[in-house]
This record gives sequence, C-alpha cells and structure tokens, in this order.
Amino acid sequence: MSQNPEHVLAPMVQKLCLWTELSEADREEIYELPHQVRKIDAGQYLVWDGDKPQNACLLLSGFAYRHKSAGNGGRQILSIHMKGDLVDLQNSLLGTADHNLQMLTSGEVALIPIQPLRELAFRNPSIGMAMWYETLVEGSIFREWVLNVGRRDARTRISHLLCEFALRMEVANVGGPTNYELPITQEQLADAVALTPVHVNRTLMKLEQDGLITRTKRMITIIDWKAMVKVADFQPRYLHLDRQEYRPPARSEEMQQAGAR
Amino acid sequence: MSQNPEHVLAPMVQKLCLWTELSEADREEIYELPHQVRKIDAGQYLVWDGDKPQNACLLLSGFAYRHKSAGNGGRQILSIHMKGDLVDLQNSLLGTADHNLQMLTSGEVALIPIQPLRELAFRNPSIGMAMWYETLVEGSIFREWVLNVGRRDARTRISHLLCEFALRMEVANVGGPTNYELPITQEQLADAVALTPVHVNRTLMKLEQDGLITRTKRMITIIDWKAMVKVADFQPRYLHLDRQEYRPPARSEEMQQAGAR
DNA sequence: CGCTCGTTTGATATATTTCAAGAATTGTGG
DNA sequence: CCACAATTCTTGAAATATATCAAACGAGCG
Repeated sequence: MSQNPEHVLAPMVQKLCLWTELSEADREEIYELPHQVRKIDAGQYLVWDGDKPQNACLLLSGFAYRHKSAGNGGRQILSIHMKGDLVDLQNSLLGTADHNLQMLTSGEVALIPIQPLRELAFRNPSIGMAMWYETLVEGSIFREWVLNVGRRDARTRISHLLCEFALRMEVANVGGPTNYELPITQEQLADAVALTPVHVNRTLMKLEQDGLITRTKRMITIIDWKAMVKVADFQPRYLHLDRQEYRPPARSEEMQQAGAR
Repeated sequence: MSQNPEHVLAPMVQKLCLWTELSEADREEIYELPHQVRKIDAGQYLVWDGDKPQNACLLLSGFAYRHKSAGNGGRQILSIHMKGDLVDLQNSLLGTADHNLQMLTSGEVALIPIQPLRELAFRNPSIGMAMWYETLVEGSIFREWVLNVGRRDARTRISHLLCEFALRMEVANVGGPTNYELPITQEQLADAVALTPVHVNRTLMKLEQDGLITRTKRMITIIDWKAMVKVADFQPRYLHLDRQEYRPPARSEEMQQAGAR
C-alpha cells in the first residue's frame, strides 16, 4: 500500500490508516521521524509506573502489555499490544507514566522521541487526528474492559478477551488468517481478566471441552469463532474498526457479523 | 483568572488550564466557539450508545455519567462527570458513540459543534494539546477503574471511588471546601463499582460506622479524608493533576499527601 | 537429567450475590 | 401542605461463583 512498505515505521502508518486516509506526503513525514530500533527480551520493562518517558514506543514485533498494581498486591493487566501499536504515546504525552509497560514476549520496538512526534501531530492535522484517534480508541477499549471485568462472569470475560485479541491480531496482520494464537501464560491471562490463575485454568479447560478453543503449549486458538462471539458477548463496535479499508482474507464474514447489531 | 470569568465556556477554560497555560488570546478563541446552552432534566440521555453525535457537551452544572451494558443485562457506569468536563469529546471525535451518556442530576450543558472544535484544536496547538490531554487523562482514569473493579475488594473499591470523586470535585470547584458530597443512588454507585446494591449498602454502613463517611439523604460526605485515603488505596497520581496552579483552600495538605509516593 | 516454571486437580473457605420483604424517603398530584 | 405512589434503603437468610491452599504433574531449558 505504501511505496515504502519496508520502512521500519510502516506498521505505524498501517495502523493509523485504519482511521484516516494518509497521503503519500503524510507517510513520508512519518517515515522521517527520528527513531531508534531496539531488540528487547521477554519480560523487560519499557516503562515503569512513575517514569517520565521521553519516547513513544512503536511495537515492531512481539507482544507487550500494560499493567498496574493495587496496594493489596493484586496486579491488573490493562491492555495487550502487538505489531503496529504506538504504545506509550499516553505516558510520554502526559509526562509521568501511570502504569508499567512490559514485554510479554521478546520483540523489537522503535523508540520515537516525543517532541518531534508532538510537533508532527500539530503541523499535520491528518496525522495528528489519526494519532489522537488511536488514543481515543484505546480509551474505548479501556471502557470495554471496565465493563468486561465489572459485569461479566469468568467464562464470558475470558472469551471476550480472546475475541478482542483475535480480531485485533487479524487487523494488524499478525498470525495466520484462520486461527489466532495468543502467547500468554494463564497467570497473565488471570491478571488481565481479574480472576485467579486456577479459575482461569478451569474455565479454559471448559471452553476447550465445549469445542470453542484449542490449546497447545502457551498458545490459544479459537476454533469456533461464531460460537465464541456469542459466548463472549462480543460486539466489536468499541474497537472502532469501521473505517477500515482492510479486506479480510478468510473467515471474515463471521467476524463482520459479530460487528452488526 | 480569566478576564471573562462570567463567560459560559469559562469552566472549560478552567479545566484545560489544569494541564496547560493558556494565553488570553487562547481563551478568547475558545470563547468564540459556537455553542448552545441547554437545561436538562435528571435522567435524560445526552448520547445513546450507537449515536453519531455532532456536538461535544460541556457540563456547566449538575452531574452526568457514562455507562454501557453487557449482554446479561448488567450495567457498568464508566465515569461520573461534573462542571467543566468536556464530556463526549471522544464519542463525537470517534464518530460513533460506544457508550451512553446520561444526566445524573438536572443541570445545564453547552453543546459545541464538533467541527469548529476540531479545527480550533489544530489551528491552535496549545488548545489542541490541552484537549488531547483531557482525553488522555480520562484514559488514565479508565485504567485506574479497571484496576479498581478488577483487583480491589468492596470496601476499598467504594472508598476509592469516593476519594476520586472528592478530589475531582475540589479541583473543579464544586461543593464546599471542607467536605464533598456525591448525589448518587446506591444502585448507581453499585453499577459504578461493579457490586450489588445490597452489598454497597452494607459496605457504606460499615464505612459510616467506622467514622470515615457520613450519609444524609442521597449525599455522601467524607469526614476523615486521611483515613479514607488509606482505606481506599488512593494514590491520585493517575489523575495527573500535578501541573495544577490550583491553590487548595482548606484541607488540602492531607490531599497532597495522598499524592506523594 | 535435574530444575524451574507453568499447568492441572482436589478440597475447603469466603466474599459477594441472590431473593425477599419491610422501612424509610422522595416525589407528585390534589 | 397533605396523602399516596414510587423509589430507594435496610435487613436477614440462603446460594454460589470465585478465591485460597496445597500438592502433583508436565514441559521447556541449561
């Protein structure tokens, strides 16, 4: 799509194009942003709660997640990120990080200094609006998570997370088209849906018995998307993917159905 | 603070000034935004989930709240808003509302068409950045709510909400300086903290017995802020009020303490 | 091959929900 | 301003989803 599909920052452009049309000139402006690629191990922190980060991180490969902790020791995972996510725009724009950002797997990131990014956003409203959109959509996802954690039972809650992740993976062109794999520990999954690892385990096994998912190693695969969407109470409108030019490859009709109301 | 303290949109300027310095010219630009004041009854919807709103709503008086519902009928309140909150910027910028927005009490709003607002944001980066900040801070609050609902027990959870509300009230100059009152039904409170009204009731009574709060009619007042902060696991850094010029009136030392780490 | 980390299983505990009904408060119309 | 209706609040007893604790099992890794 871009004349420069091999450019390091291409995943960022691709993501921004979900919500706005970007001209070739716009893309070039993005590609000219200063940046520094870095390889990162699983488990390494990109940002600590309380830091004053100077860079936004564009995820190039691998997965990352945000989390914060309560006084009683409980940890809550707030979001999981994948290729193309301009993670930590919020922390660096706000000045002080209000949560941690950690690699879930090993991977690569491009560090982009916040000041040029901020200037670009206001110099070029198309890009600025797209970046604002990205933070707004993240806000929408947080709202859905409040609902998910607050008002859904364990089975629905876990399924919902799996559906969200699958759909975002597909849009981000990560993983194969016919199934979706999530490299996550059951303990991490528990912290994401605010349950106990033990209970997550039992619930996952139940979902597997019911023929909805398959699990191998640390991977989870959705095998019956349609049924899963129903179990999960999953209505992906909150992901605001409407404007996507994205033409889905295989099992996408079913996915679209989930979006309809 | 402003030369135009009586202007209808002054609460918006005051709020934006929490995070950025706005020049007199900036303020004038905001004041020139087209807007329409409207009086609204308690319970009335400002936006429905799925709407395509054309206006942002500036709350001038009264309280409003956002909420969305799960397939099982459960309702989750996502945030509560007060004077000066530019509510529904997100829905109108994103195009389609992903949640409902409803008045908690009667009050007044100023409807601001989204297009001039958007143009102003990009014409004037100071204002634009301030508005972006506002949406980012809201995002931070949502993250804290995920943690609150996900990982805190009923007593802590309710206390936390009361603390957040109290602090935001004080910053917004709503209510008296020595105590903070929240005009909310126990059922609504239950939907905000993802508990049952019955359990909220028992927990509130316990908090009252313990001398932390007082309740009269539909109002809740925090009487022991210091103790409450501890019970609530409340660390207000997530509200990102650091940059405030705001000089607190009375019981503010205690409030500042809560922010320290 | 042994060790560590993650998963699985079972038994028990508990915070919160559910159900139900009465008391109190708020709102409303006359 | 009162009386009635409708919420909202309060209380109790029983049910349940999920947490807790503990131990065995399995898999990846140096």
